[in-house]
Amino acid sequence: MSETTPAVRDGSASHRIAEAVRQAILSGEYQPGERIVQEDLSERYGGSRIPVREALRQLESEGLVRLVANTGAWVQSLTLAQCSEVYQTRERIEPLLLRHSAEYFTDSVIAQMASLAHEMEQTDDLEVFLDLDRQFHFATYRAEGTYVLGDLVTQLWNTTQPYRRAYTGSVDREHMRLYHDDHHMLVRALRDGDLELAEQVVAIHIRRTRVNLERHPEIFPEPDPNTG
Amino acid sequence: MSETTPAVRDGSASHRIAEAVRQAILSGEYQPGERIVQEDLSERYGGSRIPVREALRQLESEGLVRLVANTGAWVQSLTLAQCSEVYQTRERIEPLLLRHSAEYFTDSVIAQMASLAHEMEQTDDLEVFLDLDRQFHFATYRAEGTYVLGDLVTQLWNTTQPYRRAYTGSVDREHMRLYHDDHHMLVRALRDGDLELAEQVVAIHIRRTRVNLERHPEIFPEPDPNTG
DNA sequence: TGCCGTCATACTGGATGCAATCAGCGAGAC
DNA sequence: GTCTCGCTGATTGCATCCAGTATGACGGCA
Repeated sequence: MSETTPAVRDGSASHRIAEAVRQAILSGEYQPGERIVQEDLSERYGGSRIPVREALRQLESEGLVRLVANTGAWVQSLTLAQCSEVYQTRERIEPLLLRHSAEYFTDSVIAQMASLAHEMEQTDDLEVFLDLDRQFHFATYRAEGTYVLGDLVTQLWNTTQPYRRAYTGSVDREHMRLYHDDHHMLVRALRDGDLELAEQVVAIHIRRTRVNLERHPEIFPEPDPNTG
Repeated sequence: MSETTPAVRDGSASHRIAEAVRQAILSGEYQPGERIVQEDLSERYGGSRIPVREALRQLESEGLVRLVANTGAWVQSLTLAQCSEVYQTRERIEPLLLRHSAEYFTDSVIAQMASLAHEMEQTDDLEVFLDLDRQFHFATYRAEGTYVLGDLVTQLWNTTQPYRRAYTGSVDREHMRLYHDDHHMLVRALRDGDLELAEQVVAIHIRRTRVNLERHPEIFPEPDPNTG
């Protein structure tokens, strides 16, 4: 193959494009509601429109993109109600994933969690915070060891990422204190081997965030019934 | 292309093909582990291989099909552990979906549930039983009214459908009695407006089925670590 | 006889080109 | 002045064709 074009047959151009667009959405480069044109993507990431279309279908199934037949694709945007539903789902699912990760909690893994929890207390950078927060929580999950739970939780995190970004910027100090305390309490519970408590902490943590999120309806677009 | 079918551009051949293959898998026409060749599907359902490929990607994301790059597609087959994980996930999710469906439980809807619960007690036909069982449970869910929960629960049901079929055939009378009793208890709880109890009944119902399922490892293939 | 390298075949992945469809805009009628 | 209808450009959906890869069979060699 050509060495200039990075379109090397690595087995799947559509996977590569899907990953690139996914990251672009998660990083905030593509905003919710933004139109996505197939040809733009094929130019930008190389390849024809065929792998682009397959990538878009993949992202649609992950809830990151909205496809309308014969019309186009948009970055998925959520209403407050939809975002709240995702958080309620997380509240039920993530404790289960945590439980499934039990045998994975070695001392070194727990030390790493503690380190991340501490590190994210120090930063003032929003993007760094979001990244560390995600790292922390997924450090408490052994997503690879599961069949559906890992991917499911990842998807639920991904679809709500833009709103987490918008919301985290306007969190007051008091609630941020509670947020960090939850993390420390979770680490301690895992260190003590108290899975029951750990599950509860995760659930409460997610619920707390949801309730606070619901106090910020201004970051969500008007609830357009067509944009389901 | 076929000349009899005018290949009506209904907006999406891939959707049509995906739906057809999905039903073929759910009905048991395609068995878990069975190879799927793209050209066969394009011949069978009309159209070229492009929409077939998009349909397969769709089904892969739904967990019904397993794709391997440059190699092919297979009907997804689960190990006992994976199937059990799906049931554990359902156990946490479906009570939530039930709760979200609360305002939908009118008298007529509940009467319909009761009718289905009664009807499925009468049949001896496996396929009819499976169909009624699904109808009953989804009658207790207002899946369309949700953003993720409805699709998620549908997917979890779909991926485990072949094993539900294989397992239900070998259920003893005593357990079947408990299974029906769960249904009636659920209807009663909903009629009484006792959502708390209804959630518990659903969770116990799913757990009971999972535990019984785990007593039938013979319906699952050998746990091949490659077939993740 | 058993194992390894080579080759043929079948299938998947991707590129290009064309037809169908939708959104936007302007002209005409009321 | 406003609403409706038809047209045009832009974009998607699909079919055909080509390149690349995995699988299985065959033959040579230890």
